[in-house]
Amino acid sequence: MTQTSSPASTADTKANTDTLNRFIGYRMKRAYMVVLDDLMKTLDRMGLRVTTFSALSVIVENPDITQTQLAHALRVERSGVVVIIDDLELSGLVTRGRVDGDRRAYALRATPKGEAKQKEASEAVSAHEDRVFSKLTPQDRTTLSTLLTTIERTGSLET
Amino acid sequence: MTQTSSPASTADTKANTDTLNRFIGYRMKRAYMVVLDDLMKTLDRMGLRVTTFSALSVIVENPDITQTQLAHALRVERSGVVVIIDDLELSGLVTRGRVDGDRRAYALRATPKGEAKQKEASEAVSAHEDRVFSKLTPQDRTTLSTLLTTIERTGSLET
DNA sequence: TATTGTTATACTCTATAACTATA
DNA sequence: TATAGTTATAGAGTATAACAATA
Repeated sequence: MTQTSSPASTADTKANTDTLNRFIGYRMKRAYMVVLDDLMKTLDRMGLRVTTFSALSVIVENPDITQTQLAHALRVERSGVVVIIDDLELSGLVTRGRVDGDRRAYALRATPKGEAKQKEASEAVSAHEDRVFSKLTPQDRTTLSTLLTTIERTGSLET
Repeated sequence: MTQTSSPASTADTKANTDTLNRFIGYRMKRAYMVVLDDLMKTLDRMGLRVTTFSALSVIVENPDITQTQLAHALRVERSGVVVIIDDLELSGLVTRGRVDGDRRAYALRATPKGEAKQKEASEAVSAHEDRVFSKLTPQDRTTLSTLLTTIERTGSLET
């Protein structure tokens, strides 16, 4: 018996996604994708990507951090950091300085231009968050932050 | 003047990420990654990936849905659906049936094996969510769901 | 002409492993 | 021996564009 069907069952109707929507993880993905999409557009306007903005921010906050330390902070492999710093260095936003007493490592530091760019980008990202979270009250945002932190911490407890 | 530095400033200390942590989007990513990591492990045990599980679930819920409709529901391109359905069809979980009156389209349907697999996987995913959200009360989960839905809807209002 | 599914292609992100130079 | 950074490579995941069959 060959499977055939009337297209009427789904052709003019939107598909149900109730099953998936019951999963909080699915809701997290959908919401995160909306935020990420707008964030990428925001950063693209200033010549940054999510990874370079994140790295630049951590470097500004932690002058002379090494690439390995940065890899830990960003939770990526060291090899991934190389590409990110290559980008930031080429853009003149970050320098690879030498570390006293260890010629293997680099001391990453933001240039004045890098600090200015980070500040500017940070303000743009704040504006972006005001946009995408505009329907959330300050109370809502605090609640959301707390819940997300709890989830992240639960994950780090795994065996 | 050559840049040098004492490694003492960061060598034995964990990097500060306060700047990034102030952004809710960053918290969303971190929490989502924790959830996604456990979800992928969970689905891998039953031979599924996130995309195939999602597609299978939508097909079970919407018998005879076409690939284009599925692409809309999953928010991916049609070309991406081809690969997903190839996988599910090869695994004997989904069939590409013919549509009456339109020989271009396929009517996707889960096989009995596919329905069983979806049910089994769905239970595994529920167990996974009970794990990763174990520190959240039922009230917390409802709150989180509502906030995430609000964010997603805000995104769809963009011009 | 428009649409469905398909293919080829490319791009991003990230991980793994092997290498070098230092420690 | 171990570590910091590097390189090459590969694997997901996804998007774009062009195509054949059909509408």
